[in-house]
Amino acid sequence: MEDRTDNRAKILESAVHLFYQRGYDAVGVQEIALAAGVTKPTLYYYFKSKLGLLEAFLKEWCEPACIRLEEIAAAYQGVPSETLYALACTLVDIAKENREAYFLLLSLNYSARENEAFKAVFPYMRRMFRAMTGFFTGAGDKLGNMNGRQEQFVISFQGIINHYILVMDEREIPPEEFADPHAIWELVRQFMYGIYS
Amino acid sequence: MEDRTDNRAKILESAVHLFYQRGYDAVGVQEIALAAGVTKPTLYYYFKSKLGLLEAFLKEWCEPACIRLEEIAAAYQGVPSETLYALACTLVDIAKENREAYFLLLSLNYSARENEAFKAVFPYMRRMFRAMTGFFTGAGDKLGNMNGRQEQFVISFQGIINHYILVMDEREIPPEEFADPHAIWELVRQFMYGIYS
DNA sequence: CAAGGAGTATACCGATTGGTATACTAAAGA
DNA sequence: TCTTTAGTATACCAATCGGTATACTCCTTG
Repeated sequence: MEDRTDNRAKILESAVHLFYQRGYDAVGVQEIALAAGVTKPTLYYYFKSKLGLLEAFLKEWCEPACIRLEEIAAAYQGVPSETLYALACTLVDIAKENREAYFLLLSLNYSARENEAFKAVFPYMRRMFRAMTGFFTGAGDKLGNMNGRQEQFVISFQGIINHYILVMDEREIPPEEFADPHAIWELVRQFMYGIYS
Repeated sequence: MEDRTDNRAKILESAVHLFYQRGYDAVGVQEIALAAGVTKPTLYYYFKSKLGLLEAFLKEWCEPACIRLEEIAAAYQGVPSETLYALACTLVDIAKENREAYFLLLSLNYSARENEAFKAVFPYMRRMFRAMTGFFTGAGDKLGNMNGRQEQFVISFQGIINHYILVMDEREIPPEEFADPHAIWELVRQFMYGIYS
């Protein structure tokens, strides 16, 4: 019995791995089942479709990640740079804990808008965006007059962090290296104070 | 005769449009041919494979874009903020001129590493990266001691600009609006001097 | 006019796609 | 022991995939 429920996890794991490696559309369910050591109907028993497989991943992995970020943003207590640093560290931590899952998420976020995979991921990315927008709005008193520039800040901040993580991935830098606290602080510092220092 | 050579352009145009909308792997050659008003063998006559279609796009559209950026980076004459602004404006201009093509490029750049589409795009993205890295190295005297932080700057700068363009696309902001010189200057200013101002 | 090549369409290829009908096995509850 | 139920596999489906062999229609050149 225990190796049966284990099958579900193995399928999801194989799916994330293959989606990460070659892309959602480029991978067939057949291949996922094969990699998980099961047959296709078993896959369709747990996840009713290929998209259901992706949605299960989002609900079980991405959702908790969203919550972590929302909690940090909500816990803001008056030191913007610390919260920003905490947010950046958490993002990198999430990437470190399950590297493939995080890169899959980013890839999907940057993929074609009418793609069904993108549509499934978009709500989760918007949640993260809104959590941070809320933080910037709340931190307005400490960051000077932002008059509507909160969104621009979030765009930049997210852009910097995500692009950093993606470039680290491209170069196959191991997580323990790219998750270096000092490097992350440098990114945050640069974001806040500019490239002069 | 003229409508025959026109077919090639129509096929490429349709391909870019569909790849942009739904992703490289999600689109079949059949569909591209149909959208272009031709049949499959005609497509295979001009572009010998589906990947060849993508490679043609890269060579004919992405290559000139790379050259424009390289020229701007090479023309640097001592005012970093102006060159950075010029680079940002050029990127946004390129996106404005052929919006779908640029977003397709970004999507592919952020897609799975082992995907054949990503492998085709990667060299071009690296060219852009290197052009900018070169600029930051050359501008070292004006930007203070960067001791090896050039790459981090480029990562941030590219991240900000690309993420900005992608977010504008997600929100379906028309090019004439997101290409606003003042908004772009704000991004560059923020990059250089931080979010305090 | 004849020859040849560029460009296009009809019709096909084997392989794979996402997805399912059906029957089986194993375990648990009555 | 009998029944039920969750989980799994065999074997299949129509549709589509990327790609091509072949023949045709033009237009150009000799």
